[in-house]
Amino acid sequence: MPKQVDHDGRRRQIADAVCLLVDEHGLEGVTLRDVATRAEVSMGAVQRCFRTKEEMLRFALAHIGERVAQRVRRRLAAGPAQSAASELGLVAREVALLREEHRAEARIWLAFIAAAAVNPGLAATLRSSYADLEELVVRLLAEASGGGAAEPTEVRAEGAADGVAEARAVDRIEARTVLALADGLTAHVLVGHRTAAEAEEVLHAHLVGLWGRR
Amino acid sequence: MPKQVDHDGRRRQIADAVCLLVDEHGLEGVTLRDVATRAEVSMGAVQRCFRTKEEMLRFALAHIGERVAQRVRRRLAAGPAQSAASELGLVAREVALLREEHRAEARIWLAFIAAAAVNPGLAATLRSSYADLEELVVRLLAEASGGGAAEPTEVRAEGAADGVAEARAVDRIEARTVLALADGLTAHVLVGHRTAAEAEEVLHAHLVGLWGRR
DNA sequence: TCGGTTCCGATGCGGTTGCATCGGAACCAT
DNA sequence: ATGGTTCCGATGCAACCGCATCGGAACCGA
Repeated sequence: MPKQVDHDGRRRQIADAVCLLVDEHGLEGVTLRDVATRAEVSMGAVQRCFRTKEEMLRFALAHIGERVAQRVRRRLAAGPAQSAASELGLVAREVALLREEHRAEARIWLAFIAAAAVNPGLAATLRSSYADLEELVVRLLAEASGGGAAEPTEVRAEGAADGVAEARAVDRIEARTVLALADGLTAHVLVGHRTAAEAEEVLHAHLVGLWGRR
Repeated sequence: MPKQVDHDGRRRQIADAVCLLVDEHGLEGVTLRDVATRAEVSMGAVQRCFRTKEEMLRFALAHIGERVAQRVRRRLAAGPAQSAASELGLVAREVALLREEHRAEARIWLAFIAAAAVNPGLAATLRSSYADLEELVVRLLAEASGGGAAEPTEVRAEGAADGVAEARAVDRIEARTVLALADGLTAHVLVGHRTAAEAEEVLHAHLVGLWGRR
């Protein structure tokens, strides 16, 4: 068992470098050489960790997706005392990546979304991240609508058709609305069509309307 | 006055080729050579029409932005009889580019948005398209909320602070919500996280809620 | 110590890129 | 015709791309 290296750790290190470059110059500005330089490894090391560039990008996408999701989960774990209502607000704000310190993540996310539109491989990776996020928001809405926090894992049953399942369909639509709205606002902020404050205002207004309707 | 060429026409012709390529392979898949081939002109002609590749992309972006906006305007001009409420629905659906035949435009639009996030020049071009669209939707909402169709051009006054101006601030927020939601849904559909039908459902539900609240 | 295995840095290669260049075709007023 | 302009197609170029290759450094069990 000769020279051993923390491959997974190095992969993450390289993925971070990829994210940095994507943030600065977009996905087109990512070259193996630049990635190697930013990650402070040689090109050979990069090529050892990832068989091809596409594989590297895919890993980087999953990497940052996990980073965002984890921040959302941490946010939820931190303040479970408040109402589910205000929690959704926090989560939405977290997903929308409106705060200045998350602007980089937002740019990266958007770049990958656009790439995924013409790259099935990236699209598949992206979808799994989205699915996680949606499930999380649906659960939050379901709890808010009365179900309580009991058995939070068995939400995926789609077949059962009673009053509760009906309510959950509404929850799902509203979850999808919030997530799409968040993504749209993020994009608008990134291109400078909307300021972060304006976006926050729009998001807030939507959430207020949402709770008022219930 | 020697050999004269319809420069503007050729520019549009080239822009169409750019859009085709962006739709197929994303913005990175756009090379001067391929553009020339698709536009059925020589590379020299492309280089004569646009000093640089960036200039060409900018023109193409404005080109397709205008194409979408024009379709929206045409949609409005076609059916002015219906209520402003249902008209907004039509416009939103038009902007969201959910229908299969507009999927290409959606991909192109998304690609440019992502590029604009790291390219100030494209961002500026994109913003003007967005501003037009937003003004249009705001006007539609203002008409729906009671002002009627009178003097549809003087909507941009921001200073006046009376009851009417207040109502218009709400309209503006709702317009921004609808537009961001449409863009977010478009992105979700393009990456396959959402089907077009689901997106349509979400959009419809939002609009219904919007009118119910008034 | 040493043999075997894993890792990596350097280098090379074929292909592609955006852009510059330029000779000549196309055209019109004269 | 012809001269002056405008246009364009072909070609060249330097840079860069992703990827393959490979000799040797690094390392560990025996």
